[in-house]
Amino acid sequence: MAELPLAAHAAPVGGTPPIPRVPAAFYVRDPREVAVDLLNKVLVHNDPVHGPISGRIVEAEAYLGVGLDPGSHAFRGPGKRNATMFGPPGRLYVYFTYGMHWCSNVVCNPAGAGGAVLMRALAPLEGMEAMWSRRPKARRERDLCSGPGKLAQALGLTGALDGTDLSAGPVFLLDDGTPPPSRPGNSVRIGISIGKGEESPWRWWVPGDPNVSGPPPRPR
DNA sequence: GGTGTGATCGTA
DNA sequence: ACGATCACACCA
Repeated sequence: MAELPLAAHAAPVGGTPPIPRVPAAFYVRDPREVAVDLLNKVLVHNDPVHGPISGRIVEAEAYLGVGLDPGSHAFRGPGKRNATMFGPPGRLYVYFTYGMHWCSNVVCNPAGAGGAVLMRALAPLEGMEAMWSRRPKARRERDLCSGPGKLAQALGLTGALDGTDLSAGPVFLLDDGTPPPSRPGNSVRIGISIGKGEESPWRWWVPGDPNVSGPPPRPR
């Protein structure tokens, strides 16, 4: 797929209206609403070395606030790793897992509640060369961003960016006018074990997009 | 296409 | 001990 011309810097180009960032109020809602509305928004990392790297969000999962959702990092309240979840909404929560992967979330709810949306897959748009170089094991385009660890690696999102304000930082979200699907795919979340909210159907995706990791997982 | 398993380490 | 995972081996 050819790269689309995308005003990732939000710098007005002559004759072309800038693509607006998602407004701050967008995030001050239940993560389940935010997750659906994040579908088809564009995640951008204005990388200091590679320049803009971006993709359209095609899969997301909601994780609720403190005490509500045993599958959520916020369930037991703030700690060292998840402190960002309890700060202001509209920030990037990046955590390290399985001893080797980074995963990226958007903080939701009013400050202090906890709760976030995990971005699970992107359709690559911009900076594909940087994505390929950061993910040398990828064979096909859909190997670049088809999972939370993969998209974080492709975009260069690490713990150094945890807490980034999406309305000001080098990582942000754009609304280019593409609405969420009227009928998004929906299933239980991936990787949640039995007794930790595995029955909660809080995963959503853009139907038919090749970057989405397969249909509903079996509980484990 | 599918399933099963090892890697690797911060947090609890 | 256990992960909000990935890659690779192997079978079909």
